Amino acid sequence: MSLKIAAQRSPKEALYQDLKREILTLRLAPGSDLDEARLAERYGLSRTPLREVLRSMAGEGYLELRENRGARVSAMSHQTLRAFFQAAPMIYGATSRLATEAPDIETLAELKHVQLEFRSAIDGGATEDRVFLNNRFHELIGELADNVYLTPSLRRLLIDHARISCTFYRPGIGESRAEVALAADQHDQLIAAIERGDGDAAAQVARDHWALSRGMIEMFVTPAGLDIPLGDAF
Amino acid sequence: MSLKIAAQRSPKEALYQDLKREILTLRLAPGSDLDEARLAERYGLSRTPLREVLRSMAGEGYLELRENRGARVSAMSHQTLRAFFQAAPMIYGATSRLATEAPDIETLAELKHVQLEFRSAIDGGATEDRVFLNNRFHELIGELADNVYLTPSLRRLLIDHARISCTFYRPGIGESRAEVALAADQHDQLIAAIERGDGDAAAQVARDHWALSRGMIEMFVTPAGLDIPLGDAF
DNA sequence: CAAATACATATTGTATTCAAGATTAAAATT
DNA sequence: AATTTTAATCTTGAATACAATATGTATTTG
Repeated sequence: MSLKIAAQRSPKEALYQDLKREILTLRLAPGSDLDEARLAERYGLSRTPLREVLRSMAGEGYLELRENRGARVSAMSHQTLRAFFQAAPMIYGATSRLATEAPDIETLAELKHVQLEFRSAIDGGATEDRVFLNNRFHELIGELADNVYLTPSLRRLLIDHARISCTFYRPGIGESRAEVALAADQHDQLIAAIERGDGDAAAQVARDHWALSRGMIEMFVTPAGLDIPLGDAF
Repeated sequence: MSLKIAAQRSPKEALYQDLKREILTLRLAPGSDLDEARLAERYGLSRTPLREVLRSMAGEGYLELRENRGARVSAMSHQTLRAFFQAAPMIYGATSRLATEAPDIETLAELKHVQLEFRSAIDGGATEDRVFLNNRFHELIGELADNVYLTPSLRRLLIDHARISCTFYRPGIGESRAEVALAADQHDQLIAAIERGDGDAAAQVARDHWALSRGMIEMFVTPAGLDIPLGDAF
């Protein structure tokens, strides 16, 4: 049973989905330029509708538009990272709590489905899929919260959270299976809290979930010093 | 000395500014339709760039775009009002606090300037100007907060806050001069808190400011019952 | 040789034109 | 008479063509 009708997506939809995925997974690097003509040809549509998609995505925070100088993927800096750390716990906590109030049944079903896919991506799947499914999971929490004033901020946070994750979820760099497994458990706890309408529990899980993620980010940003004595230059 | 160079704004800028103002002041009613052809002619530009402006404004929350059915002004319902009451105190508090951290000098100067204009609009000016300047004041607080993850939500809140205000700031319906004067004082307190980098004070003023605004909204939504005895039908 | 300017090229912004979808009104059938 | 169907009109969506702006290169000048 498929939860989503596989409607043959329009060229515009395809472009949007592809760009979104490539940005979230860092295949398109922050700050990199986009060529309208090239993209238009690649997706078989003219520049007019293409530019409309770019404008939409700029509004959502994926892209930045500069007058007479084309679109580029939203940049990330130490400045934005600081802002990210300030805003994330608040927005994540608030939306998680709100998601418990009167969750839409269908969205909740999709949330569970995505969580299943996420679990199967943990063992076996590619890093990109993991990050993307995790992103989708939290987007759905935002949909459940159903608050037009908070979702725009949540979506922006999720964009950069995915991109930050991609930098340290790379195989090799302290993959930390235990932590990923814990994150998946927290997803289940969140689903459970939503199902029994327990706002406090949802907020608590959100806090824990953030603490875990924050810890992983900090570990990557400020890794433990190497305990190796200096050798000669050559 | 003018704080802003009066650059002859492009047709697109003019369209954006005008639409924004008309939406915020309810001259364009929530839910009303926009005719591309009419607007294009009115602002002397073709439908292509016009549609790009509409897409941008949709991304910011001013408009809603429906496939094959044009743009309409964002609707407001009891649903959105509830969400508004949930999100506003949090976002206002957070952005006010952040605004004290490292405020940009020029933006702060503009904030003061807008506050002066706001005060002069209180006595004398039209209701629309008051609402619009108040909106601008809080947009600038958002700029001072300088947090890309919170501003999108703040902007969305401010859109509907302006529109809600317009419904009860109407002359006649309990204008409440005392409350407007208090609001202006709170603006000054907020500026003072920002200037001395007092985050706690800023957050406190934001809370008070919200409580005042909330009170006015509630008074309008649930007015005091009329204390008049029933008479005959005719 | 360095810097600046002018020119050529490439890319973005806008207008016009054409196509597709939606809405309304009229006509026909039950 | 009411409802459904069909056609005509209007509105939106997309493509092409054209204009304007920016970028890179080469040439000229100090």
